[in-house]
Amino acid sequence: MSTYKNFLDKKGESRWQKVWEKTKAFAAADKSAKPKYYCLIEFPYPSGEGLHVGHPRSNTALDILARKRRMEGYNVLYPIGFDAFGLPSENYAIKTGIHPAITTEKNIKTFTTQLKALGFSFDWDRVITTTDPKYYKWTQWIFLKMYEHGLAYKAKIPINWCLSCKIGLANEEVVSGKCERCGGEVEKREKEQWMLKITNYADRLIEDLETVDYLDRIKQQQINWIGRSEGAEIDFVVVTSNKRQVTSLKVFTTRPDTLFGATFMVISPEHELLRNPAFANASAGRQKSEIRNQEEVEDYIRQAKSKSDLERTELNKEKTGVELKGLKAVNPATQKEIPIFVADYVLTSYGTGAIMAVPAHDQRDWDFAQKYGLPVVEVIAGGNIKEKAYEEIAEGKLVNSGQFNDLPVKAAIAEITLWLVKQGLGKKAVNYKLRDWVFSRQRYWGEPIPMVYCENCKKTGAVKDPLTGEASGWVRVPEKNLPVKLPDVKKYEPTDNGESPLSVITDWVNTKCPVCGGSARRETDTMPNWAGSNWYFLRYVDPKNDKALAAEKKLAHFIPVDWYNGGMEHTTLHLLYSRFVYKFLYDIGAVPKSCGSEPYKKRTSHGLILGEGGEKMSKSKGNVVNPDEVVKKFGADTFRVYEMFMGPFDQAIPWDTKGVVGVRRFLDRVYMVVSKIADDLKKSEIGNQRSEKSRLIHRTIKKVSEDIETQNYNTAVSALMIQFNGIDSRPDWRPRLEEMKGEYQVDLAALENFLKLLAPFAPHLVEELWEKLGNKKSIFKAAWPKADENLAKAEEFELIIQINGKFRDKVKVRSDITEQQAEIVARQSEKIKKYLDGQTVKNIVFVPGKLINFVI
RNA sequence: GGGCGAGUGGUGAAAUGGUAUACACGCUGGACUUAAAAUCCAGUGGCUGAAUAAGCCAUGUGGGUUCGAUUCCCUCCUCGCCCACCA
Repeated sequence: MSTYKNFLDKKGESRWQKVWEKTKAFAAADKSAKPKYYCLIEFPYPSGEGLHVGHPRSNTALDILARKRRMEGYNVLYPIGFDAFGLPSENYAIKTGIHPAITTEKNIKTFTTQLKALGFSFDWDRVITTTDPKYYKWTQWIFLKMYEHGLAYKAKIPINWCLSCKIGLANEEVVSGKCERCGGEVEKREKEQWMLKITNYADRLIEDLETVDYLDRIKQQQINWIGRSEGAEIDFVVVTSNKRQVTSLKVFTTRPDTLFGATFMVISPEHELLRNPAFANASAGRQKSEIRNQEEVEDYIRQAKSKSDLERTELNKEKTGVELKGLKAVNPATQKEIPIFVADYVLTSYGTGAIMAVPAHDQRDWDFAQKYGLPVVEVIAGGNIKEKAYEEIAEGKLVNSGQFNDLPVKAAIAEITLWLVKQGLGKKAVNYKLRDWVFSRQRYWGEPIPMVYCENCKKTGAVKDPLTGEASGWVRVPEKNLPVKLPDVKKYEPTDNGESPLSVITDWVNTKCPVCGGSARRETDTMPNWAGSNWYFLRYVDPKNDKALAAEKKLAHFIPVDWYNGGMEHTTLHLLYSRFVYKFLYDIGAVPKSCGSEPYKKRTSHGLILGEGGEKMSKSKGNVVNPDEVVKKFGADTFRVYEMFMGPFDQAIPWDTKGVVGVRRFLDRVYMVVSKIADDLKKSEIGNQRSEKSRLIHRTIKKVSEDIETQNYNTAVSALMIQFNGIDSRPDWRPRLEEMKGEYQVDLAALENFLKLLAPFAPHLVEELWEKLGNKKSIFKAAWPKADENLAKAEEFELIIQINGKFRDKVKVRSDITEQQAEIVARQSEKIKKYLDGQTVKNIVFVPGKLINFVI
């Protein structure tokens, strides 16, 4: 007899993979009378380590969905590609001198082989790679469009600079404030960088979450990340010691009600006031600064700069700062002069980089005031400000606040804001934690930013910045000249001054200005690795188009994505960025309006697969499970089913090689029993019974169908096991294996339905058995079974009899039993008689189909 | 400090107001075998008990709502993830 092991040994799985590939079994049609369904998983980064066991968890889940949808009659698009720009290939190139394109190509081959060996039903004709110039042509095109619409601009932004490697580091390369490669010190250096104005879309990115079906925690995380808060922007006049007004400071506050309690101000070390040559900066040509302790201040700024992010947060208990002597701010409410400090507990990246400090009602300001002996003025009654700041907002009334005394906090916020607006001292304002997106990298292995700098055009004013309308030297590379291809370089390290390695390729950098024809220089920064993944799901619908990022008709057919599954770690970056970019493309009409303003209808997340000990898998811990070995040892189907069975899909879960065995045993049994039935059918040795007597199968159909939709894959597999093994090892639709020696009967309808339900989980095995049963067409051309609700409901059930809510007995009764009948039946039970003897029944609770409860 | 989530057998876990521990691993015993592996069969939360009699106790802790709570509400404890001097 042929066993499952024989099937695997004879390369049965790869035989089916070849059949699917040859017949293009899973190709999506560009046009179809069928309704479309777009399943999407995050395309992998083709790392040198090969596929991780985490990838198949997401891939299998949506593969199951894709296969089910096809059987339900949808035109399914389930594509795959590679997000191939990235640091590991580049670092490998720095180490070995091997071009990242070569490494990438090799890795993609490995990934492709591995993915195919798992039998995912991807449409392999639509594979895309972000490093392909035909692809990144359109990534560059999107950048040009953003620039054209005033969404891209250059700004001075600090980058992480490793002092010993002399290169700029990506945030992910800075580990606990040190350089990841050499362990050396990292400091901040300012550099001009391309920025994208994602903040323009902040409100829409929050509001439109109401129109999509994302897991709640995903929505919540995005909302928190965007961090919208409402408050007021207030101007504080800054004066010198001889009362001359030199400038003013803008602050953002969510608590304008505490304005009368503002007893000092704090600005961040990066604040522009400190660079203002008009009065603050002694080194910029002026002999005398208005700040009398200029040197002390500059020392402090230098120190703050050299502090790593870690130090800045680690030391957050002890606040430091320096007063700007010679300058004072005027509290617009009290007209009192208050001191100004520079301190690094104020962040330059939030609000205006300056705060009005209200020590009585903000703990951080309170701490600072204690340390520097600053006055603490209570303006909201109810706390004990000698002990700590009183931050409560719900109760408490204003004091020491002039005309606003006795107002409750909430009313005071509105009243004081109104007063500020009337006086011309401030306005209502909204602030976001979300920052504009730094889109430049001084790296080789990324999409070149398609811009050219022309000094001449800036002088003549021939080119204007679309955002500011001012004359600019930045000229867009014309669309017809795209893509701007990455040139070959000899060295892949960033240069000593932090520029990209592209900057030393002079014959590439020096070019002609597309506007005036004069000499100009190319932008040498490249895009971050998010750039290609922003819009890749659009390219899948039309991967070979060279006229547009995708044809309108095809976009209209497939977009939006119906179900997108990916890692929780991408919730705030990739997911938010790609929603932003999609909205932009939608706004400019690159995506038809009929697609809607959100790219993903539904977003779910899978949990991490951990090592056997429950720790994150990593090479250094030596607990990495290699998927190839699992496939080799147990087969792809076992691997797939195990990953679905191991636990709740959205939870992190440790790998357990022992657990794989259980799944393998189950599939072994399925193979053995069904192929025996198939053989005996051919020999006509069994009674073919299509009575559909089995009620269990209808319950299983219902359960498995629902569980796939709700991602309870673990209980779906368990339902399949129960269906096959039967309750008490006596399935009602087939004999046990030892009873199959002679003549026996099988409910073939139940068997076929069982195979259809198992097919998305274990496609190779089921195709084989389906063929053995005499079917000529793939099981994935068959229709997904429907549960008969009446049959799914049992004719009889076990009525639970409770006394005071405690289980005491059960008895088999008809499903349509009434309360009166149930009571009679229950009272006949010997056990129940014992409990009810001599007791008064106060109440009877009857739940149809479930139980009867006597309250005594 | 903020946000989100979790705590159930030896283990992964199931049950979302109604028999707590489905399914699977592991373990124990049995069948088959010269033997082992594999496979098959049976058992398997704890306690009392000879018992497959009967009963009690058990879903992190303490309380509440309910005829009935793993499930809903409150207190506390522990763990995980994300964010974090966000004005």
